[in-house]
Amino acid sequence: MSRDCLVLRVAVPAPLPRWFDYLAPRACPHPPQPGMRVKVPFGRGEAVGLIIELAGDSALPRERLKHAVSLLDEEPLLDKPLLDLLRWASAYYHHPIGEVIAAALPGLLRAGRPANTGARSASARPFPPLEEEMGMRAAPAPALNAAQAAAMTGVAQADGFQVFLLQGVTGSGKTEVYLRLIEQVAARGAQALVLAPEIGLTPQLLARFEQRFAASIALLHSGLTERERARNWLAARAGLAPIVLGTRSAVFAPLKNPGLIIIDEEHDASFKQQDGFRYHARDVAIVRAQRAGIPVLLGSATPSLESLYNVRQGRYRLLSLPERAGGAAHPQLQLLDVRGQSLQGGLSAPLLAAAGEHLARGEQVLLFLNRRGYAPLLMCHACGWSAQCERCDARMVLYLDRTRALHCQHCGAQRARPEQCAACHGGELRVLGYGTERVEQTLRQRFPDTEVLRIDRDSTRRKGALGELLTRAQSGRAQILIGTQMLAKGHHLPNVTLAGILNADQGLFGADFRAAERMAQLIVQVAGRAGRADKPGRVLIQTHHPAHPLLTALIRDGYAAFAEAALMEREHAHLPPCSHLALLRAEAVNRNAPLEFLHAAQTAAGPLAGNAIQLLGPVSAPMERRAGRYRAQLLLQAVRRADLQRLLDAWMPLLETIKTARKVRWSLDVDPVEML
DNA sequence: AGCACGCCGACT
DNA sequence: GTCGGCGTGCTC
Repeated sequence: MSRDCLVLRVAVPAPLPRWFDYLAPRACPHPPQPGMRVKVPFGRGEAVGLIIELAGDSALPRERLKHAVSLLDEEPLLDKPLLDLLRWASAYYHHPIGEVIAAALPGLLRAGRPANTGARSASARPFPPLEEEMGMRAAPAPALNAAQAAAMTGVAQADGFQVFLLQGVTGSGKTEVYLRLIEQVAARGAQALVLAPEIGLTPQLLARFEQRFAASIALLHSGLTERERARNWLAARAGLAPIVLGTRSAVFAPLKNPGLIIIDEEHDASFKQQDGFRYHARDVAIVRAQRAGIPVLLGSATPSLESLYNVRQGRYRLLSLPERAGGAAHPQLQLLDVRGQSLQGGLSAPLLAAAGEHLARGEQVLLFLNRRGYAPLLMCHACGWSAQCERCDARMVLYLDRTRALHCQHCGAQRARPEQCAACHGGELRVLGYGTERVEQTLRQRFPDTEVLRIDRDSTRRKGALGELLTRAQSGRAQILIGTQMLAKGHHLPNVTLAGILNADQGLFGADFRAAERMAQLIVQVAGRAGRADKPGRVLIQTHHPAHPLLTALIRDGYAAFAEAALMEREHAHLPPCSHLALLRAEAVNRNAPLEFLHAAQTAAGPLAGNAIQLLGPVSAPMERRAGRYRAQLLLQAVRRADLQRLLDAWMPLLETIKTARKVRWSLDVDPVEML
């Protein structure tokens, strides 16, 4: 292939599902290679693209090809395995290659800044060799118990690719297993990639890692400056960082010598990107490990049904840590039947009494309610009118914060609390239902001498607010903590001995088929927060359905029994993990446009679907109008992943040709996690 | 996505 | 007579 017939296939950061061909730059000091960035003319301007392939010719006539302007790298920024992984992800999630690659690069490099940004200028040797650092370590690593040792040995002896599911309750010592495995990987000069949910990374896991390995960690999460992110990314790429610890997007971090991937809290939904390039970092990590021929360790107290199903199918190997390290007793779980009971601020008498007992002993109480604000409903007692959002099919929530206004939790709209009914102008407006603000108020009245901390998205909006609240909670003095599930994740609160779930029924009858799974995970995570060796914990769960089979399986026989029952339901309903889904969504200001588009899409899919694919819908979304846009969806279901992928491959190009596609915003979600 | 081109209403 | 609405087409 002669130099002047060299064609560069370039991924350009545009939402177009194809590459663009260019001739090599006229002045080109180095030979272009896949993985290098190039500045190219694109449209009217210029763009920074990435060479994904070299070719001898193009589907376009030579005269239509432009020369790239310049090569931005002397050597590939992404190596072949990572580039191949990104191309796989683009194909699997049916997302444009240019945007997939953009998602994998730090902002500064995406913008075309030189690849030595940070790395060379970092004088403070930012990543000293691990042995050196270990020599400096203050305390020796704690001894492993038998289950930890067996888990560690299992992974350490893996021959190439293998998926391990490490199931262990909170406090059973998962992190210590991670740390030991990372030490071994680093000791032989390889790198460990560790992913955690955003919220889990902030307080506790990070502290454990830094205590042990401080300077060897390349952190990659949204709290960093662009410069720090580029520096850490380049350190991972150069192999200088033995440990790469990050959130979702770190699954695409470059690794010179990958040795192990760990996904902590693998069941957490935040590993799935919910807009744009909708990848699942856990699933991508497994593909990456498979291609790299290395083991991958998924850790959770409450594994996803997907992972448990894979264990059952023999694809993953289960490692269990049954004990709470330090001998702490398992907390006692108990259902509170609230049918016909009078509730004070959403709290039943037994729960209030229990809270009083634990507070009197100087212990902390943790309460969960999955509803922010003061009250979810402001209703006219005379005519039944209630305050609705003007732009969403949703009721507005009354707040008693400084706004004292009605808020829409879906679009952010606010309006003043009306003086009188907007419909009949007569009746009395009643405040109905309970949110975290109202429960907080009730608790302050009921326990006037006890500090009450509310932890939800509203009380932690300000930067640093969550940290301050948690610091106060960790003081350990008698306190009540009331919050949404963000309170359940990863925070160490050793003096909590009572946890209460105010409304478990949302999880039993949620619109999303995963609602019960999430509720069970929340209950177990919460139970893990309660109690220590010397102070056994107690978990009280308020429900109107104390005989619900999933709930009783969980309470009586534990998470594994719940999962077994839930998997049976999924099997009967042909839902994941017993089938595979893709969700085509559309939204538009015009009410009919989304359904029109989806009907056309369904028609286009008909001849491709055969009987391997079920098309369900299209239907309006459960909350049809949000922020002034009407939404609808079409669900595709297949028993075999390959059948679904085959259909999507053929179908996606057709969707672009549908006339009504221009009138809507549409997107495809492969393996959707949130169905709403 | 941007950004142009291209034909039909209310204004300096 | 113009400024500007967003429909439609293109980006190697």
